[in-house]
Amino acid sequence: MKISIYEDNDKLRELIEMLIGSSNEFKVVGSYHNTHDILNKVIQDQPDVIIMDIDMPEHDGVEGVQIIKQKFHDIKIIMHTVFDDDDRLFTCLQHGADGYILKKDAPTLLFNAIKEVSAGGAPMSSDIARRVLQTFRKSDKPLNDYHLTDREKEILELLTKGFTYRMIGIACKISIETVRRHLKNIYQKLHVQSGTEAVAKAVTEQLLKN
Amino acid sequence: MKISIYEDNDKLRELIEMLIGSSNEFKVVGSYHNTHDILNKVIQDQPDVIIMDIDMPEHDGVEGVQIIKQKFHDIKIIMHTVFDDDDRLFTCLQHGADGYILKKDAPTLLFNAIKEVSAGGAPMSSDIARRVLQTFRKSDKPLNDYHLTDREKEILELLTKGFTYRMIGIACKISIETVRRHLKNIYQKLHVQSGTEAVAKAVTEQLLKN
DNA sequence: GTTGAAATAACCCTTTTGGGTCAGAACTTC
DNA sequence: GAAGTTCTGACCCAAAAGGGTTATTTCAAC
Repeated sequence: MKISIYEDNDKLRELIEMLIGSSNEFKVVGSYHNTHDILNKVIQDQPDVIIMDIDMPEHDGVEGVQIIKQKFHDIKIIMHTVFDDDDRLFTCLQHGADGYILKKDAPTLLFNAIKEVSAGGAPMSSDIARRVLQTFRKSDKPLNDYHLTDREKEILELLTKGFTYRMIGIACKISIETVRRHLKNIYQKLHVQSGTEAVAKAVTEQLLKN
Repeated sequence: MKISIYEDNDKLRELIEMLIGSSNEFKVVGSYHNTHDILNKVIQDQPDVIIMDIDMPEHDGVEGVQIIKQKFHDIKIIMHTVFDDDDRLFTCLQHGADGYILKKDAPTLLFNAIKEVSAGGAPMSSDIARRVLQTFRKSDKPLNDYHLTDREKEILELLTKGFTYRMIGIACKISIETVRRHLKNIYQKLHVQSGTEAVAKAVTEQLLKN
């Protein structure tokens, strides 16, 4: 299994090289201090797994992930970094990083991570995993509550589907006048003056889930 | 450290009890075959960590997570399940499950997971981790492209902010007639018949980023 | 058993919207 | 310079939307 390394700290890079080279399963085929010209380097080295630092001068790891994952989807990339920046974490994940190991973790974790990614897993430091799970949790916090009644939510939902007042009336088996009445109340509660505004608010603030 | 277990398969539950009981760090304080009346059970047992199956008759694990995490945010919950259902996976994570271990994994993984959650980590089977990371990746794929021009996107964006045609005209320094013209084109391209529909489509399909 | 909230419905009215059609100006591309 | 796209603007017209007012019914709560 061929590994290449991108890490600007020379000492650390050599350490990783040694660690990985010590195994007879892995072979280091490339080792660089930034992601400059990474595409050609990867084409030349043909690694199976890339270990990538984020913080590097000039061409950083975020760039690297982006470029490689766009062209070579099946080369696995493990981010290896100190952890101080949520934004870059999620940018990397978005662009398809396969694993995320912190530098403060034991070196054996990095070693195991290589095996895991090549087996199709997604090794993460527990700190990272927690951070990732938190993004899911966030979404169920109760944002805002405009005290819409069930009926009002129902009608607002149909409005977001592009129904006209008349269609809503038919769908709910009530007169169009009642639909208008409900929507008037809804607009008041949401502090909006039009259907489009109400829809925008409903969708972005997720007013319609339950 | 006090552990309680919810698992409908009696054999498996006993196995887990034994596994955990064999350690002198952990103590099983409760063991049940569904989540019926879980709130009182938890109040009585006062566990630090709960191991929770998802598939249980009558009162399942999804319910359990919901109820417990609502009241006792700091009791850690590890989901322990066969894996066949993305929906329930994400529902559990959303409600605050702290770890997610598959039954097919080695029992030692479950054992380690207990230590990890109590240390604030988020242990996951690699299958689960991969599934979770995939949800991030998904979001950057180019959904749909309706070939809106820059101007059209600009105007659609103002519409989603609840601007009327007139307000858009003023904001863009063009006549209201031109606004109407643009919106007619936009509606055609999006295959919608109204502003509300267009807004809903724009927001849910993220047509306005970039 | 009355108070109150929610849902239902009707009337008024003006403004806004959405569809049709037509057309000139500005700009790039070939 | 011809062709194509984009942005601009206009007119007509019917339908829809949005705001105001008033009122009945239902149903749970106190």
